[in-house]
Amino acid sequence: MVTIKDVAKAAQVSIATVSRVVNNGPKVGESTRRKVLGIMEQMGYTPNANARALATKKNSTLGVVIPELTDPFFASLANGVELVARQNDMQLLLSTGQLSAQTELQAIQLLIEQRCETIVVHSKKLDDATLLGLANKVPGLVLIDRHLPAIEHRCVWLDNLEGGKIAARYFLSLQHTNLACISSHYEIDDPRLRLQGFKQTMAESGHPIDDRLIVSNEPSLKGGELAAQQLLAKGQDFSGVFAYNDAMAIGAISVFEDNGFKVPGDISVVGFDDVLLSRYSRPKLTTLHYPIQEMAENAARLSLSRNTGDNIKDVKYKYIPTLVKRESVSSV
Amino acid sequence: MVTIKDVAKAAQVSIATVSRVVNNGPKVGESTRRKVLGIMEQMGYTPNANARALATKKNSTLGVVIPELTDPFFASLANGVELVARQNDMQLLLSTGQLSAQTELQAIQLLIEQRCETIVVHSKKLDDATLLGLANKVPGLVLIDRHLPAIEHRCVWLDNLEGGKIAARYFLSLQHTNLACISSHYEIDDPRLRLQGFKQTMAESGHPIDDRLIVSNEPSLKGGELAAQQLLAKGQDFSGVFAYNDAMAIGAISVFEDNGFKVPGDISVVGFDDVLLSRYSRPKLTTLHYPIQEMAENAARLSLSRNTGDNIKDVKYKYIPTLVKRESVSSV
DNA sequence: TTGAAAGCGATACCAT
DNA sequence: ATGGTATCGCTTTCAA
Repeated sequence: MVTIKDVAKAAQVSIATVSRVVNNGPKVGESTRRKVLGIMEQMGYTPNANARALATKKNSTLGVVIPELTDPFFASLANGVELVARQNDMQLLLSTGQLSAQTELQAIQLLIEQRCETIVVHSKKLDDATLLGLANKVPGLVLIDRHLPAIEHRCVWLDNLEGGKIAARYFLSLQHTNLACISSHYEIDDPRLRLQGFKQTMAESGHPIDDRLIVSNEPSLKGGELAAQQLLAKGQDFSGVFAYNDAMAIGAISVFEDNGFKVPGDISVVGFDDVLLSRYSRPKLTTLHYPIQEMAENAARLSLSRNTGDNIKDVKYKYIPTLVKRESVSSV
Repeated sequence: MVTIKDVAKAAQVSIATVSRVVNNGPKVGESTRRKVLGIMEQMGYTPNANARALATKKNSTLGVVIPELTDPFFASLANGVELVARQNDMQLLLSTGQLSAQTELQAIQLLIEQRCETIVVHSKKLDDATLLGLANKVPGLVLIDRHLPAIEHRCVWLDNLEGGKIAARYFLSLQHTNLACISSHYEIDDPRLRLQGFKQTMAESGHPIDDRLIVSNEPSLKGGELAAQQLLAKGQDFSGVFAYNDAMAIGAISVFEDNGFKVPGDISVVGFDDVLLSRYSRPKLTTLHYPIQEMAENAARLSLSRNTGDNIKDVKYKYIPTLVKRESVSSV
């Protein structure tokens, strides 16, 4: 690889001068600038980002850690961060936690080794204390989809409780009073909060959820199918179900239909997340929109601003999901 | 950040010694090793990957560039590369080309700036010459989903032509003779090859495809819907359609059904790629499996081996798609 | 406007 | 088994 030294020699100037033109530094004679630029071009010089990071103690990388890449929800999250990276001519460092606390931690540590200062993490397995410790070491670290009051101004999160309430209010507005819930294991707070909001609003309306109508399973299509089977097996009556996420909702719908129940005719279903899939399932899924990409962009910018010191306007920390009415719900 | 110097001072040894214990170097007294390790731990020392890269001229990063992150197909590709990165304790550098030649080029250039030597790229917009030039500069660069004879041993690709033939043979085996095709614009070679293979086999069987039954659109669900409408509008008769990819196939199916055609009863549909979506569409999509994740892992390992010099066994360059029979095809 | 030189944090060769 | 030190490629004072 050709280095700054090679360029300097070829251009018969000092490396300091070359450095200046590379960085559009001030005070460089127009003629020398041209000459150096020319040589750089013809020698195919590319500055070494590592050396630069070493010298400046500043890194042009933006890190993101997500549970897994193949989940479209997280892909959208990563996409938001990548967008911001590209806008700032930074390189994206991406790691997955693979649903393991240890791997998640390693992923973040690897980022720290790279001296990446701008980091957005969606942790699924790390506990609050560990996260707090990490946040303490890395001032630029920002949490997404998690709300730790101790570092509130570094968390970008969705109000899951409110999401549950919105779903409940929607069902109520359509005269549904006998509802079931499909929740999820293996998650930190989200399922609990969504369920809690839902139950709370239903209870307040005088139609509390029957505990027998709350089943939970893994948060996937398969899990949704199994949950629906559990629900059906109980022989209880219900006119609608609130599912933890779109995948489970769609899995459940397929089981309902396979068993002769029309959706939404016999059973209405509301999902959560509004992933792409929900737009192409049949019937199209009514769900709560989780603006994950926007949140991710915002989190990335927040993280960035914490390092640059730029005062960023309009930092939004808390998001509220919005109801997207499609075809999986009808009035009772 | 605490540096190797700080640790050396605190441990009252030379930085050379600290370096040795960090790298599990040979010839370090057990007692000093312990002492240094202790200090490192208590000071929270993390080696600086940038400095290390500078000194060793070796980078612990693995780069991947894909067109976009939100396409599940590319997410799987990235996932394969990420897996290999994690297995080798390397950090993944991910960039997207955003379907623009310029952005694709920038993405690769950014990787070069980082002195990333191990790169897997799926280029959608860069022409052969540019790619060849890049490959020439970066010995570790490996192309995926593209076949350039000039650098054959650095290309991991799928035989699209054969894929088209397989689809045709399958239709023929079920007595379908009157077939339509939904192809795609905006792609480099894939659509052409898939279509060519399909047409070729059909023609050889004595049932050439009617050119009026070949429509193309953008390779998305939306594009599939539009293509299906075009097809329907022609008023031609056909009992099956071979779609460029799963997204288009699923979009087409929804239009067919909305217009009263049963799939597969009235129209059979075969997709391509076997993305997750195809398993959850209704009817479940019959499609050609594109082992993209496996190919990506393989490509990443190939790239890695080109740098380490390790002789890697079983490098597979060319993959053949396999037919996955699900529910969107029936005999005529 | 330009150059010389001191780091940045680590590695690795050469001594001891 | 340890230490000293040149070096990696670049940025950034400080002088000239």
